[in-house]
Amino acid sequence: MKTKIREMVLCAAQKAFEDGLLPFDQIPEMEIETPKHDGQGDFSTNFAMVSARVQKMAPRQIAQAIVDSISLDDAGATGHLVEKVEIAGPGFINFFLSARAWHPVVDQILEEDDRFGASDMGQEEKVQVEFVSANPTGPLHVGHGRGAAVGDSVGNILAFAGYDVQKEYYINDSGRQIRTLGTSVWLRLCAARGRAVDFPEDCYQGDYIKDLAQKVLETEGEGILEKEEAEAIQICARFAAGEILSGIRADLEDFGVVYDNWFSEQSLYDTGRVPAAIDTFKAKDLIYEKDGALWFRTEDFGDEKDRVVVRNNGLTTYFASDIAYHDEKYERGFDRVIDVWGADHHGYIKRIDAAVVATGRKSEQFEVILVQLVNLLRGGKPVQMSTRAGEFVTLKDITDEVGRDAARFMFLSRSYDSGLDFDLELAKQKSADNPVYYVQYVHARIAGILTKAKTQGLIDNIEFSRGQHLDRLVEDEELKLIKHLSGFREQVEKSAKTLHPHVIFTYLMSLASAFHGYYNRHKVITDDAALSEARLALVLGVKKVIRNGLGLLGVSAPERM
RNA sequence: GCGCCCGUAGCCGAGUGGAUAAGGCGUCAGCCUCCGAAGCUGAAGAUCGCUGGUUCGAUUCCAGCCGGGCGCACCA
Repeated sequence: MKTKIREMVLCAAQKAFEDGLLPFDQIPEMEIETPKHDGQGDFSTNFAMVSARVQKMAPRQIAQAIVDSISLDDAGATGHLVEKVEIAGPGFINFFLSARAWHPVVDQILEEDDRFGASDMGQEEKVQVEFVSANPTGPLHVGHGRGAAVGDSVGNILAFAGYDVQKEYYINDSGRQIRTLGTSVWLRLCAARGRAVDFPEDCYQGDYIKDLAQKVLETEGEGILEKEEAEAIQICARFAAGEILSGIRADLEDFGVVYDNWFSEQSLYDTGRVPAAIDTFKAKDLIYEKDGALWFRTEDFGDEKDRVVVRNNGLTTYFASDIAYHDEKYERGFDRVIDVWGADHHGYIKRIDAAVVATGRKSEQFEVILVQLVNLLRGGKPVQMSTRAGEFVTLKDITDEVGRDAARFMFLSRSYDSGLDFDLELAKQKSADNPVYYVQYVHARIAGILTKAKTQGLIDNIEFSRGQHLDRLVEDEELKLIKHLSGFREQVEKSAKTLHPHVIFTYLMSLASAFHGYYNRHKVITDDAALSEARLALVLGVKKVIRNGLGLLGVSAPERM
């Protein structure tokens, strides 16, 4: 429809020029948009305003020239699709469409079903979205929850928008933190067997470490106490990381997140990719030695300072494996790599960007979604969280306490560019009137209507004669609803383009509002069979779009609540 | 000090150059003999942090300032 309007404007501009109403035939960048307010038509264009300078005329005069030259589309049996064109405000040209122009949207939804709203803007471009990637040294907490909700939804949205998406979790199963984990478990294990141990502060303090120690004893037997400490610690480390990781996996699944791939940091060492990456950079003279350590010239790529990849003790840094890791991603064939990080990691962006560029990729191929931090509260008071101290509310606690749908909603209802206060008391206590239910309620309500229609034998009519009576949809609320529905794909595209899932949420809220308003004013099932049929088709369309939209956010669409 | 993010009604917030600045919570007044009231209708409530600049037009872009959050390791 938009392209149709655009053509009309372009034709009119050409004609106006030929008729001498406009001095120049230049066509500037114009937009066809949906006006914000009622009474401003279904579409509008800023053509006149953006032409003001080239035409050297007042916007409203230009608009008049266009309107005078416009020829409406061919009138069908029931009249023009575009009913009226008028000039408003500083020079907007507003187009008013007839009801007939909107009716086919309902058919389209029923036809396309779970693909309605899908787009091909991605052109099957290969995109990887990596998110959460928490160290397997402890359970996931709220912050990870927000990252999980964002990453998962962004992946869903990009896929729906036509990208070839892979969701990946990077497992930091190598390095110092894992060793610390092993030591922590080992010491707890020793303590459990009566050995006097000094438990250092930099070890993980949580009770789950004690549980893990017990499990190691059960699995490995008492024999582990006889082993060399270094070996025992390694056994503990491997065991504990494996246990924690499967816990993380389970918690994410409960949260509705399923990955396409779990990628191990250790595998980069096993395959020699980390030293290989360092050697490659050395060959390009991107690495130099100073103070016994190896430094990567990230400053040459815009970073504040150069960064260490191999410490003076010979151990590689986390950054070194990240260089190899990101290189590996592109080698796997991804055109775009998107990392979802907590805002506290923002200082790391330039470093990875430098690595990406240094391996010959374009900076635009690497994007970071920085998710601002979550401030966990309980009854208005901050909850102190520290992995080390072992005091935290886990993602699992949150899923159990407020529910997956409500939690995901909380995380996705607003832009991740802002910090988020997550109050457990509030989320729980208000779960009954949490806005996510406002949207889900639409789905359940319509399910109820359809059930009723079914018992009256009306449902088969929709299936067999869809679209037959759509011309009966003439109420303002009905047309408003259809217009909302027709805008779904555009919102999906906007969300995919900006990588902001909350766009979908905002859309769903306003669609839900339009439906509830309609529902309260009009009966869907009436004595008039044809009218009922048309309205059932409409609400069925609403139901499908709600389901599709909620699905992108990883929120369920219940038949009953 | 430097860097990133944020500053929109009592509170939470949408808005990536346009016409009357969404929506939710809270407050006030109404709506269920009728497809689900987890709903609807109406009312009150905003100098869009401040000051300049760019533009026909700025909440939106730029600069400076103020306020808040987070970073600035041979940790991850």
